[in-house]
Amino acid sequence: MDKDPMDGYLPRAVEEKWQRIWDERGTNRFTEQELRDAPDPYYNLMMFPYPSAEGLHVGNIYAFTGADVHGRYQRLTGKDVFEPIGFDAFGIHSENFALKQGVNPMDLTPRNVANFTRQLRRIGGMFDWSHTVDTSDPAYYRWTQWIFVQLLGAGLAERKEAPVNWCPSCMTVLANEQVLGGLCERCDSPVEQRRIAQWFFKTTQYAQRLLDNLKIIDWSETTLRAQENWIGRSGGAILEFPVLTPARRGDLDRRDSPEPAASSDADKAGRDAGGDSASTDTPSISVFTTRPDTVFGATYMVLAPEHPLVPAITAPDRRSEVESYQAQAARMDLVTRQKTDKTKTGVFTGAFCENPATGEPIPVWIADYVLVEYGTGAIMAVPGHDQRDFEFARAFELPIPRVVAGPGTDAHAPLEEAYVGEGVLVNSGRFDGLPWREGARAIVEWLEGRGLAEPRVSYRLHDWCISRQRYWGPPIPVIYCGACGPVPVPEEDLPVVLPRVEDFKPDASGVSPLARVEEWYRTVCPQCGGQGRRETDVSDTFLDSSWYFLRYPSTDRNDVPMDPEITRRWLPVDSYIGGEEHAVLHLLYARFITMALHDLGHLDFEEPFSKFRKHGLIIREGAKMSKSKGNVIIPDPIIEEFGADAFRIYLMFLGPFAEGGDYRDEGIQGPFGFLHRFYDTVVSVVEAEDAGKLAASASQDPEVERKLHKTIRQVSEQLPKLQYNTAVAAMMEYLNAVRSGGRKASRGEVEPLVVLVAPVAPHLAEELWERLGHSESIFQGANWPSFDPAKAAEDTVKVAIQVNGKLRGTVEAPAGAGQEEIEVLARSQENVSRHLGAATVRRVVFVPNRLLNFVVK
RNA sequence: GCCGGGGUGGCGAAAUCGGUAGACGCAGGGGACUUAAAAUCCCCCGGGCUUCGGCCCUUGUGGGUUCAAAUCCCACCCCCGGCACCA
Repeated sequence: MDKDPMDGYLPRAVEEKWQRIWDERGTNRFTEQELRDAPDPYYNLMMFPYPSAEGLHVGNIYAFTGADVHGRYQRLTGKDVFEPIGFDAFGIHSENFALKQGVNPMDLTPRNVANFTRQLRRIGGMFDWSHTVDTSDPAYYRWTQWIFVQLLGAGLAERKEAPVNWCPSCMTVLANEQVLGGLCERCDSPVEQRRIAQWFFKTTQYAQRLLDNLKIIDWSETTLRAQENWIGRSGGAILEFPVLTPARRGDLDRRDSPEPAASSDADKAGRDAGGDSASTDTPSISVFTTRPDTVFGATYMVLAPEHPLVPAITAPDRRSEVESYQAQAARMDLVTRQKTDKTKTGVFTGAFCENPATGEPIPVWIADYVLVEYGTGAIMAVPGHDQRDFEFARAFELPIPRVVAGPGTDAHAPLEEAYVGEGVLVNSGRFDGLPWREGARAIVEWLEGRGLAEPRVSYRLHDWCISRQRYWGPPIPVIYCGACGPVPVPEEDLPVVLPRVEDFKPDASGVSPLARVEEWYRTVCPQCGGQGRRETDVSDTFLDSSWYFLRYPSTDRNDVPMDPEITRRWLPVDSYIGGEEHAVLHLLYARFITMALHDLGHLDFEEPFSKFRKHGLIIREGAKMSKSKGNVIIPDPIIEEFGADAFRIYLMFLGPFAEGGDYRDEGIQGPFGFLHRFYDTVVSVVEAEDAGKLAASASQDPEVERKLHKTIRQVSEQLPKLQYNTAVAAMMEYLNAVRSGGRKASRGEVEPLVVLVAPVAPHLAEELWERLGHSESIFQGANWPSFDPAKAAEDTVKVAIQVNGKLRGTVEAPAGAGQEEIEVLARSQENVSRHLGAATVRRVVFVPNRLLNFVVK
């Protein structure tokens, strides 16, 4: 330590200094009044982290840095940038970790939040620490519960018994979005189906709007596609197939009896069928199909094993077989059930339906390849034109007629596999000869006239199951009363505070740990004052995060969830940057909640994020970072050694931000060296000025000046498009030009670069800005430099000379030189004239300022 | 199977309104400065051939269009992401 510390760039000292100054001056803070008055608001949002015990990982830092660079750039152009951060602290993740460590999450969470806060400050994010949220704070989840109450009041929340996804390891139900390929998205256990009464939000009511609005929001294309796939709209029709077998009257009667479990089944079947067919005297089976044109080819029907009509229509001699098949299906976990390559299984129920088109009786089967939760849970099987039905028909020797003939085939062409292509209808009575699409329309119209069909759009989107049989979440604010039923907790009684419970371990019973805390759940009915019992399930973590961005600007208000005036000024969010892994989870739920709150009059916009950009994934050694692979990067030692600024630049430089990139430990040397050289360059400018060696206007260098203007242009274009890697490259290139051959830089050459670098290396930029004599923060004004297109323009250009498309030389010429001039210069080059030789030039292609191509012989 | 995105030096990547492929950086090699190291600076760095002037090959594979293709078209292979017995 015999060196003068001011001799060189010491990232740690610089960074600590500026983080302290930002804090003291409140550089990144808004007061409530400033939020109300900001003239040019820009809401820069990033996905808030869940505060794990391991601390911030590189993926978080990558995402936050990319978003922060964007925010800082916007700020340097003069916008009032609000950049909040918070903690998604509730949820099974934290709870599981707490269980493993034998710590109460109420103790663990504050520790993790404190550690995250320290790390987030250290990476130099422009966060407004006076507007954070913590979803596990009663002051926050009071309003999460308020949202539930609003939705319940609006009929958008309902409690129903339905087949739900049960994770046997997490011991809770999961939303559909949390099941990936039949596995729990959190722990990878195979998910089972259970029937439990749960609270649902009616996302399906918004399916079409959620889909339509995708056209008007500026989001990453891949994210839009993911949502579109997830909503999964398909157009078709509901067709009715009357049941022929005078099936057991007794069974039908039993179905009609008011047994609560069964009534919710009938409810679903009735709703999906568009009529209450299950309880009429002549029941019919409703099916959804996207191919009503093939109805003449429907030779059998299949119900899902769980379909509510199964017991009613099953013939007595088939009952034991049917029931054992149902039991077998019920036992199967989702992974096994969803395998598509296994051979088709199923059993005949003994019942028959009438094909409404042909009038023929067709058998009714049950099979697990039909899913209860989609469409009506029943299908008409058209083996000739659906591959699954074809396989099933082959396995059980059912007839496979052709009803669509493609080009080059006719009505009698045998089918070796299902024909799913286009064609004209055949073997379809009076519809023969119609092209399939017209046929579909005509057939639906015809059946509709007889009350047997109805056009219908179906979505694969489900209602959102928000109940969780766990501890670490906001209690669902409902009280059950023997007399009044489920009653929402009155708004003035919110929050329903989660009690501290030492034994918070979940169990397989399907009820929450809170159900063991009698003194907590025993209460009085807010309506009649009688005895009541609290709902003991908590809500899904994704509900916490579905509205946090609405809360940030209003955290100064504890009497309302959102201050209307502030919300109007700041929302919708101007820029949201986050990971693709939330494309259909968080982002869909946030859209739904925003839309619902809009409809209830709480918001005047219905899409929360005007612009969303996904960022890529950081990989290392060709693989996703994970503890099991042992290739995770611990950020703290890197920041220790190289500084946050170098780390930030490196992360932004290693690949296109939207795509991610491969992290290499040595890679940071490049940006680190760049910052060192930049620091030295600026410091020596200041020293030279102080020593009076350099006049203010010294070292006019047209080459460097041109490069400067080109660099400003490029960086200004690329930063807003998140093309950080190439913007950083341009800055490096410019610094190389400034320093090339050991030349001395001048203030005018480096001062603009200090601003260009500021979004990626904010601490160093502040330091250099101060050394250049500025007393205010560089982020305090619209300091972004402008460029002069005239000064950025080259006055000489290199023109490529080709002969027959092959490069044979280059010539240097004034910009805009004409073809003749270039041609003369080109011919004078030995290598060019040699290749031209004696051949006749048949054509000359000239692209001004770029290329001249002689086409010979 | 359907819908997206991608495949370029030893490595991360640039360049896609068709116009000098490989900017910028890492790693590597050589040199300057230094007692030494670090930092800094200069040079080389896709492959092959070379008479040192250059020449040939090269953007997953095979065709095509064009004066000219990483870029456009057709066919195929591989990788990543989304959806998927969704009727």
